[in-house]
Amino acid sequence: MTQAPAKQSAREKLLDAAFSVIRAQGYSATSVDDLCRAAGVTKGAFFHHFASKEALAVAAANHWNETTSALFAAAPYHAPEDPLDRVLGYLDFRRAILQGDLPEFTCLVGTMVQEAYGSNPEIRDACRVSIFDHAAHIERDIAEAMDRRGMTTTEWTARSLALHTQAVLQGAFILAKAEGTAEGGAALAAQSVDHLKRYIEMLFTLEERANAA
Amino acid sequence: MTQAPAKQSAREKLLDAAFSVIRAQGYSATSVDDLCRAAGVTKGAFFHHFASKEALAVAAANHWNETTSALFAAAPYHAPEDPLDRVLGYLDFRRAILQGDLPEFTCLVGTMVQEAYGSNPEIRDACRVSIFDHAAHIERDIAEAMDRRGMTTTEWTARSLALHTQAVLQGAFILAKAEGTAEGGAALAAQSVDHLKRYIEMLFTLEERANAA
DNA sequence: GACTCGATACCAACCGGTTGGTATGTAGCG
DNA sequence: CGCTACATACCAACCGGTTGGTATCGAGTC
Repeated sequence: MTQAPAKQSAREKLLDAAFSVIRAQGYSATSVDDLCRAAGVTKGAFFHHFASKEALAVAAANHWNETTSALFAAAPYHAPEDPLDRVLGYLDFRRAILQGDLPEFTCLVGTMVQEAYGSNPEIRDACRVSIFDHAAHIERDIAEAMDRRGMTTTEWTARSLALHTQAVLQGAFILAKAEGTAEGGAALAAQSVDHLKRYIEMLFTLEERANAA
Repeated sequence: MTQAPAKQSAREKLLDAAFSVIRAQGYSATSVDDLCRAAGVTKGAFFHHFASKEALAVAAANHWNETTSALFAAAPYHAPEDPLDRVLGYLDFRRAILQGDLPEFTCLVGTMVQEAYGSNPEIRDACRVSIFDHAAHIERDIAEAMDRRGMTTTEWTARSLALHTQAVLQGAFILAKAEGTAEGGAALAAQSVDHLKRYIEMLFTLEERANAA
C-alpha cells in the first residue's frame, strides 16, 4: 500500500499510458511503440514487464478493476442509511464524473472487450470480471433496498437491474463517442443516466405505493 | 430495384464480409486481406472499389444504415394504431432478433465508432448518422405517443428517450460480448431490453393515471 | 455483323513501412 | 558477484496500398 510518489516504475507508467491511449484509440490500433512512447519507456522495458501486448491488456484490465474499485469505494454516495439512496447516489456520482475529454470518462474494459471478445478470451475474461465485479457492488445495495421494502417480483432481479445500470452506462459512452464532441457526448450520456435514475425511482416508488395501499 | 441474384459484385461481397468480420474482430484488427479472403476477392478488387480501408469502413457504415433501415421498415411492429404500442413493439422486435452468434445480432456501427471516434472523423460521422437516424424513427413514435396523451414534461424529451433506447441496446451488446457465450449474452441483453420496456410502460402508465385523476 | 475503342471490373505480384517480439548488453544495487 | 531493471539493435511477418496487366462489355463506325 505504498502511495506512488514521484518515482513511478516503467510498469506503472505503461499501465497508466494504456488507460488513456487505449481508451482514445482502441486496443488493436494501439501499438506497443505507441504505449512505450506515451509512457516514456523503451520497448525493452515493455517486454521486461509484460510477456506480450496481450498480457499488458490483461494487466491493464485488472489494474482498471482495482483503480475504479478504489475510486467508487472512496466516493461519498455510500453514506446514506437507506440503500436505495445509495443506489441513486451512485448514479448521481456516475453522472458527475462525466467530465473532460471522452477518453477521460469512458470505460477501458468496455472499449477493450468489444475488440477482444471473439479473438482473445483472456482479455475478455479480465474485462468481464471488471464489469461484473462492479455490477455486483451495486447489486448488493439494490438487493438490500428491495429487501427492506419487502419487494418480491418475478419480473426482474437485483442482479439484472445492476447489470442494466452497466449496460446503460456502456451504451451512453458509445453514443457519446458517436456524437463527436466531448461536451455534447457527456450531455447525451447524462440524459441516459437521468432516464435510468428515473426508472429506478419509479420501480421503488410504485412498490411503496402498492405497500401503502 | 433489381433483386441481387446469384451474381454479386466484388463490392457487395466486400460490404457483406465487412459486416460479419468487423463485428467479430473489430475494425482495426481486421486487415484488408481478411476482408478479401472472407469475400473471396483479391486485393486488386478491393482497391478498385474502395480508395482505402477507411473508405470501405465509411461505405460499410452507410450500407449498414440502409440495410437496417430496410429491416426495421419491413418489421411488423408498425401496425398498431397507438404509437405507444409501436414503440413497445419495436422493443419486442429488438428482443426477438437477439439470436445466433454474437457477431450476428450486435451492431456494426456501434462497434466501429468506438475505434474510430478519436482518430477517424469520417468513419465516426457515418456511424453517428446510422445511430441517430435510427433513433429519429423511434423518436417520431414516442413524440406521437406523448402528443396523443397530452404529456408535457420538462424532465425529458422524445429525443432523449429515443437516444436512451439506443444506449441501452448498445450497452447490452457490450455486456453480451463480455459475458462470453452467445446464449448467455443474448439473455443478458434481453433482460436489459425488458428493463427498458418496463421503464417506458411506467412512464406512460403513470401519465395516464395522472390524467385520470 | 465484324471491328475498333474506351471504360469498367478484376487479378497476381510486389513495395516500403510498421508490427509484435527477441537477443544482447549494461548500469546500479545489495 | 548476481540479480533486477531497464536500453539498444535488430528481425521476420504482416500491414495498407500500388503496380502493370487482363477479361469483359456496350457504344460507335463502316
